Amino acid sequence: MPYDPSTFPPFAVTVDLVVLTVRKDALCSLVVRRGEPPYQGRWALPGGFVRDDEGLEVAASRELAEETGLLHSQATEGHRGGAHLEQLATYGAPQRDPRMRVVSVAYLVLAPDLPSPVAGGDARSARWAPSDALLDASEGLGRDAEQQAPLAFDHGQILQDGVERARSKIEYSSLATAFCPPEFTVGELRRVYEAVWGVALDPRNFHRKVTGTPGFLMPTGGTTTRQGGRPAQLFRTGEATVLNPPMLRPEA
Amino acid sequence: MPYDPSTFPPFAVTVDLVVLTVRKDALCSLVVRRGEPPYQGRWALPGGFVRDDEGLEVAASRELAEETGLLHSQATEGHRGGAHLEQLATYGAPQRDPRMRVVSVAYLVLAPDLPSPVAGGDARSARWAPSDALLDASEGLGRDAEQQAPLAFDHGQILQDGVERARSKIEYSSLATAFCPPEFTVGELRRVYEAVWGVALDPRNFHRKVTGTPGFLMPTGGTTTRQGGRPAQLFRTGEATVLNPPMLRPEA
DNA sequence: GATCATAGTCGTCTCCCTGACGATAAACAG
DNA sequence: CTGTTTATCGTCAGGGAGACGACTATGATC
Repeated sequence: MPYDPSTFPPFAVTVDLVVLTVRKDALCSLVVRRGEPPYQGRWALPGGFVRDDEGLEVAASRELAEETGLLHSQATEGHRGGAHLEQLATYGAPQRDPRMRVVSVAYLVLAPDLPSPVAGGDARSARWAPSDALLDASEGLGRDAEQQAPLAFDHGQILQDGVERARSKIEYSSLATAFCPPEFTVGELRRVYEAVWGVALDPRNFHRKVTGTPGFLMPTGGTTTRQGGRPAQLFRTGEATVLNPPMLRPEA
Repeated sequence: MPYDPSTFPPFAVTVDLVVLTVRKDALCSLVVRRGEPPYQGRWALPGGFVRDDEGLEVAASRELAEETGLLHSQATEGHRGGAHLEQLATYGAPQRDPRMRVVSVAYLVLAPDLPSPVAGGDARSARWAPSDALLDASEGLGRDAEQQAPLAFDHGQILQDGVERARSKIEYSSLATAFCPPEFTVGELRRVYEAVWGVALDPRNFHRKVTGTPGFLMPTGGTTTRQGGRPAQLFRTGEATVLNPPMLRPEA
């Protein structure tokens, strides 16, 4: 069967972004309000069409820059100097967009808490929203007053997959540092784990684990008291990308 | 920006399959010989176009049935009664197909060793080939005489990603049983791990681990001597899908 | 039929990691 | 100065994994 335009159906291909950050001890996702039908006025994940001369990851990176203003990823699978960006999964159910056949390649972005919350760019009305609130809305539809409307399209599912990916990936990789500023303390890193997993971790065991894993953290020599209490050592992300043995997530 | 056909470029969307099995203590992949240019005569992964009313996983399942004749997956994320099928990743570099812009959603299939090697269907010239030979060919280009030509398109990369996914996933899931017949022995399961990882495992520690993990293996009561030696107990896959703690892959 | 090779199964011992938790250190607020 | 907060060091018991020894039950070979 030759590749003749008449023998295959044309698809629109988009990228959608699950952009996660930790703000005020909560895992938050970037969402934008839709200005047009369908799902007009509802929250959705940022995203857009892939251009015809553009790779998928390049498109994701471009959309990220457009939506967040400043962020951008770097090289392959990297997160230094920007946010971490990786492909999440692809969604292509025939009726996921009522207008036409769209296949969407979702990307997962892990970003440090941005000083300027979603400033700049063509971001119409973008905001950070706690991930669990968005997911609750997409599951149990409207239980109490504070309930939000679920995300547009199948974005609730995409967000859920992205959050789950992030939760599992920080277990066995050093990716949690992507949520931290360039220099951070052990306590700040622990609060990232606690926010993403939604559990409390023992500060002493956590400290032993992360400082005892070779290549995970590199001391910078400096200290800070920005969290109050006794001054804490500052660290940078080390060379290690995988954590072996992994950080164990309490079952609960 | 409305979804107007004139505002977005049309893409062809295909599914490609990384079909893995264990044959004669080696991890093998299903490859088909290309009958047309480009890459005419070269080996490639099986795959084809997604139809315009068809979901991605449905398309993958259909292609699998067409290529292998008998296999088919079942329900969501299931592998009982057939092969395990899961989405792997999506590849969409602008020039990956010289004829046109194609985005390919790759699926990973784990199948037991089929009695009829790739019989039936429209499978022109399909065969099982050891995965490491295919990957060697795609990396170090033509070193010695036995060298094969690398896979067509970016299928070498896709295969590599699929193999790596399989290798890591049997660590923390019961997926290795997807390579086994419905009833199997602990030794057969161990040989699966050894083939996929390319390492030797201690039979005694392996036995303790798999029989000690609740829900991993269900004894059927029967025994077999098909491997020679002392009769071994037969097991079926249990309810557990995740292995916690995981099966540790020797570092080496 | 005795012997051997092959696989399977049960135990033991030690090391390391983890979870639980006590204790100390260094900042700030009153 | 005292209490509060956060960081950091130490100790101890339990569980899992690697390294192996020992025994069992088949088929193959002489």
